[in-house]
Amino acid sequence: MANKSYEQYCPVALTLDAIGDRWTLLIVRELLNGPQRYSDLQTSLPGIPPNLLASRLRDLESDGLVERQTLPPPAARTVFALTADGRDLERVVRSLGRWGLRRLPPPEDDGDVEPGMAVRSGLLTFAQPRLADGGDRTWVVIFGDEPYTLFLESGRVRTQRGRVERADVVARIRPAALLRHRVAGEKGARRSRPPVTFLEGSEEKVAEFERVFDLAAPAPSAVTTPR
Amino acid sequence: MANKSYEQYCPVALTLDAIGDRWTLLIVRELLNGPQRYSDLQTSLPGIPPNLLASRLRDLESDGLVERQTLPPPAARTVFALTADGRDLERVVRSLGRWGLRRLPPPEDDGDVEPGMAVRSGLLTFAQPRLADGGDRTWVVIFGDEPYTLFLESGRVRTQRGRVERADVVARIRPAALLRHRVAGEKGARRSRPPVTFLEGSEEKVAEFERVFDLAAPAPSAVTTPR
DNA sequence: CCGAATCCTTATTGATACTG
DNA sequence: CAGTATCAATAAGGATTCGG
Repeated sequence: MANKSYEQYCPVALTLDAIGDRWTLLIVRELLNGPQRYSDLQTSLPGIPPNLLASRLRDLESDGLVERQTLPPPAARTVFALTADGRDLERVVRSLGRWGLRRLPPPEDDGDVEPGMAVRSGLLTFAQPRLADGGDRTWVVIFGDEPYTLFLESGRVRTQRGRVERADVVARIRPAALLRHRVAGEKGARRSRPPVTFLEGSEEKVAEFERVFDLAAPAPSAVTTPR
Repeated sequence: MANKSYEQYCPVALTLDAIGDRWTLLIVRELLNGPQRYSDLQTSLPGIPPNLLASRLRDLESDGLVERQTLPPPAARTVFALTADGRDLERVVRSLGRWGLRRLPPPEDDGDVEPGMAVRSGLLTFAQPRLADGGDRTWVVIFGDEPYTLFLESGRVRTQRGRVERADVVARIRPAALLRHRVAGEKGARRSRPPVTFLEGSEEKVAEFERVFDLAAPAPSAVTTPR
């Protein structure tokens, strides 16, 4: 019930009716990392007024993009999670991220780069699941000291905070260095070899990971990013 | 100078800083069809207050997404055109369109469907240039009585209002029927054979056109849309 | 502490009228 | 035609408070 509809028979306008309000897409962006509590959202969206956050969540809920889940009694708390329709906005968020990446100034240091942002903008944005050898995969990446698990399942990559026991690859990545690589490397030559240290994983699995996330060392000649 | 920045070091937030204001992305959507005059924009964006349109165009211009071009003296008028950066927003607009398409109610009749919308949502959204046989192509599609030309150039599809003399294919498409096909056919079975009549073009060129724009007749078994 | 609701101020939008 | 100017209606921002 926030903004008025554009009242146009057009899918773009319709989408903007749903998620075009200020802050809304950033809330979706956060929820793409998995269900979050109200206060999680408040901290990852610095500056959002609490009434707006509540209002946006209500709008998203009544629009079928977010659902409110109450965790079991012991620690009964509410989390907000995307519905299937909401998760489908991932493409939208990614395309926004990809466009913005080339305008983003390179980060100074790791303090500038939230781990969630590093996963999305440094890895997911560039993921090409088709370049995997086939079958499902589980990868763990550790940003600073925050681990994320990436699942390749039926051709799509999904992330989750935290790490699982067994993974095909475990890698440590320095967030700022990764972002610098992406910002600078969006088009044209790569300056530096990407800042990834592999802690676990066979040689083939590591190579596959580098392929899927476009992290391979710079080729001697000009590289055209396939699309 | 419209909305305040989110002040987040994140490419998504940065993009929304640039194009997150109300009406802005709809202006970009229109300009993706080619340069437009102020009054063209007013008519294709019913309801936009003139001061907002002027203000948004100024913002877009100062952000390097739009440039103001003055046509040669005879009929000296100003048109607004996307810069290269602005055109790169096409992916964003497409992803929004694709998401919204499944929420869009099927059109009643051709009067509901603007030709520009039909080109974007009915054709461009589904374009897979890689399925062409290679080389450049020129296709003319006529919606109702409004012709559009689609150019396949170096792997990308570009549109232009009006038609050119020589084309590889000339097709007449009924806008509402096309949209009904897309809305219903987004996932799962196609109901009807797409409403395209070919006026010119060799058999191979027609087949290629159908392939590139995912307009082939429904397959007997379940169709999985490749991606 | 979590998940908001309330209150108030400021900024943006929308509608309409008007001008070079 | 291509915008500006004006002004009322809304939405956002920020601080504080409140109930579980």
